[in-house]
Amino acid sequence: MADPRWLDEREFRAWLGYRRMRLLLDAQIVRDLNRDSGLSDPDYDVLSALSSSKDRRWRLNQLAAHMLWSKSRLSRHISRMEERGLVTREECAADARGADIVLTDGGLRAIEAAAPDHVASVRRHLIDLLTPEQIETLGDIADTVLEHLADDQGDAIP
Amino acid sequence: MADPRWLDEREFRAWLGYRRMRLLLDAQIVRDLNRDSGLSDPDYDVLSALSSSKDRRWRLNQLAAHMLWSKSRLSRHISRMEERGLVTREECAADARGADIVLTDGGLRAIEAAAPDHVASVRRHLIDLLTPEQIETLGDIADTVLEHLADDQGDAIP
DNA sequence: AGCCGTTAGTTGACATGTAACCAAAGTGGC
DNA sequence: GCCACTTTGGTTACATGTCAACTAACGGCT
Repeated sequence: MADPRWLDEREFRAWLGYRRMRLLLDAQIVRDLNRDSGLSDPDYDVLSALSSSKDRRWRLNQLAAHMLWSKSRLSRHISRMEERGLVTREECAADARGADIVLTDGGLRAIEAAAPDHVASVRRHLIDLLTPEQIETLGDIADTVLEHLADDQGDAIP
Repeated sequence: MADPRWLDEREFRAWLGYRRMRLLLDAQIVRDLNRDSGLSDPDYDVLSALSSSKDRRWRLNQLAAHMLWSKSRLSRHISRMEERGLVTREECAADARGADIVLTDGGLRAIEAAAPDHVASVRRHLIDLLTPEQIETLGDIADTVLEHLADDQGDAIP
């Protein structure tokens, strides 16, 4: 920490660009999603994860781990989605503490209706603007960064 | 919108990776920043923008535009930072409605103390993990995406 | 069976972002 | 000069996320 090499021009461009992209791209895609489907970004993530499971059901615990969310965040968000009829909570047979989050028919309809527009939005604002090489590199970068973060966390609790 | 091409494997990997990176990388860098300097991510952004200006002063309006923040968000955040003595508000001579945001000595000290650790954190978790080619490509991707978004907005209000 | 540390999920207090509205001050056409 | 329109900055109401504390249930061990 004593002698920080400052970022050179290219490094700074990448970092600043990443931050601005995060700010504006995400905002745009969230806006599109909300306008087209009335869903928020977190809504979509939850519905997407649930609909990809076999029986449209997931333990809160597992779902949170899969989505990389805190249990607290997921619990609160599920409560909000429950009020809107997108999901329900059911008692878990195997573990009396547990809660199964279940996708309702309404929730399934919502995600199926939202998906095409959402994919189109992601294409329009990101994927279709990039060359195949850039797409590949973006995937590589994310994998590298995430792997490194996972290693860090592993070290922290040995 | 009618016929959405789904994302193929590579495209999906890039998109999912981007989302997860956004979630975890940002969280880690914010954690580091907070631990090392007691500043939040938005704090750092504001201080950084102010300290880069000539006279440590910026119209709220201009500053918001530069940072791509809403005026509302900036106004609220400035209030919080003002309470902690990092910045002050001054009346603007040229426009009685206006507010100049001024970096205090304490604010300058805070950003100068925080910068080395923050840069080190960005290097550790992102920049130093990537090849020069990947860094270049990340910058290219961000520029492409941001330019496209700017065009979109331009079209919206002709 | 009974105890103790761990785990699942929820909740209260709080930090921070957005959207809609407002008052005060500028600006331009007449 | 006067009136309509815009701009600036702030504020209120609300949505959403974090952290820490809490309850209840599980599970290994004796």
